[in-house]
Amino acid sequence: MTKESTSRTRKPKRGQTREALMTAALELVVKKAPFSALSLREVTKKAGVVPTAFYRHFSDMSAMGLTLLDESFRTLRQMMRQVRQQELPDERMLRSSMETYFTYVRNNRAHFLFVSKELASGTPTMRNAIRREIRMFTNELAMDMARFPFLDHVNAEDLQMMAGLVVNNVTALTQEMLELDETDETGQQEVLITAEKQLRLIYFGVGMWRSDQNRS
Amino acid sequence: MTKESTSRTRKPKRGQTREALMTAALELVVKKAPFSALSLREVTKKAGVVPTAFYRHFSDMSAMGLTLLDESFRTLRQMMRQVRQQELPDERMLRSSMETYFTYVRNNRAHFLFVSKELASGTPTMRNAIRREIRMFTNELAMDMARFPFLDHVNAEDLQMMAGLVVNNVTALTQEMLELDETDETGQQEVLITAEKQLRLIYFGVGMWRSDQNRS
DNA sequence: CCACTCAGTCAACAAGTGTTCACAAAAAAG
DNA sequence: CTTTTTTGTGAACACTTGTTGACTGAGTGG
Repeated sequence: MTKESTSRTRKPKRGQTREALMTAALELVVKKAPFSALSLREVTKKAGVVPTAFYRHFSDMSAMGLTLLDESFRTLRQMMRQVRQQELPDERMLRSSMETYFTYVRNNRAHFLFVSKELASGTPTMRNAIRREIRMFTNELAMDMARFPFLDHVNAEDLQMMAGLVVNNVTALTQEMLELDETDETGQQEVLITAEKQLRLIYFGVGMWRSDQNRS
Repeated sequence: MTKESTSRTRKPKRGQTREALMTAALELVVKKAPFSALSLREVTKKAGVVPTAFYRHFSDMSAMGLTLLDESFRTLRQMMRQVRQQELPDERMLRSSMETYFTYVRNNRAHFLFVSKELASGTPTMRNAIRREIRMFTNELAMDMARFPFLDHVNAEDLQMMAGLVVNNVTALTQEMLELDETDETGQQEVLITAEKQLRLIYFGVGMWRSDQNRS
């Protein structure tokens, strides 16, 4: 009965099918269901291509998932670079860091959404890949922090712990941001503000921390 | 190709089918896929019951999802009560609070996993229900904190912000915990330790906070 | 004991699924 | 130009999916 429910894109030019398939999948993830619940035919239909064409580019849906993940990681790393090159958390850097981060999230909604959903509901392979990536971010952040003189008295393990705290919180805020409607400016502003406050609070806590008095 | 992968339970006694269906679904969520990717037939097969029997108890898979969510919320609230009745964050309460919390997570793995996955990948209805519940937790925590004299100088909005910080972080740690193998004692211990440290750090930050000097 | 409701089964359906194979057209190579 | 490779098509398969309707037996109230 449903002859044409899902908006199908018109047929992509030859040689651009791969691209079309990937963006089709991303769109479906954004507005329909987690990747694991997508069907091959659904994706090809949305891409405006016959089911069998899929196999010219991916062996499998899960293969495509991994490719999508790579693509997302590239934008994540690009973001990380951009945030890092503004030198580091001096207290008033917090706001500008958060601002560039969240505009990044805004401009790459699909990728962040994909990663965020797969982190919770993907295959074990996917989840592990993502967690590895996040751990890398945490490590980099910890190393950045280590360069700051006022953190000399904090040992490596505790730096890791602190970086983890920051990353956990930013991750959560990102998901919160992604739940908002794209047009909800004030909502996004609120998230940004709390983000900044929370990081500042952490910053205060970090300043008070003495590793030698906080052994477990 | 997959001829028979899923282990089916034997037929439940009459009148216990509903229970059987729910636990079957939970098990599948734990070890196979997000709820949205489960099929009605799959669930009934695992429950050891014929597909049509499903309709005697739920109108729909998504109806079952909501029931499952209710059930999970009950255990979540029960946990919250138990954690709250040990009076509040004095610094050394942190450890014991975290301990009771995480043993709760351990003993109700399926429910926490279900909620955690649905929070990211469920239907909008589900996600909203869960976020509302989490917001309730945050509010309660903020109210508890408000009763502490050393937080008199913190206004309501900032209390909310602090509670949010704690909840965000505990949520993330919970997911980390759920990723660990059930038998990985040392891993779980590590998570517990960082959890305690992170909360203590937040505690320090809270102590330094002055609402009137941190307007946005 | 009868009647009746509740909780389960069985057979069937239309529709959607992944995957195959042989084919066509377009692009690249010679 | 002709040949070859790459990329997309069409028809067909075996199978799973949600949902239907008529049926059956167990448990309950009169």
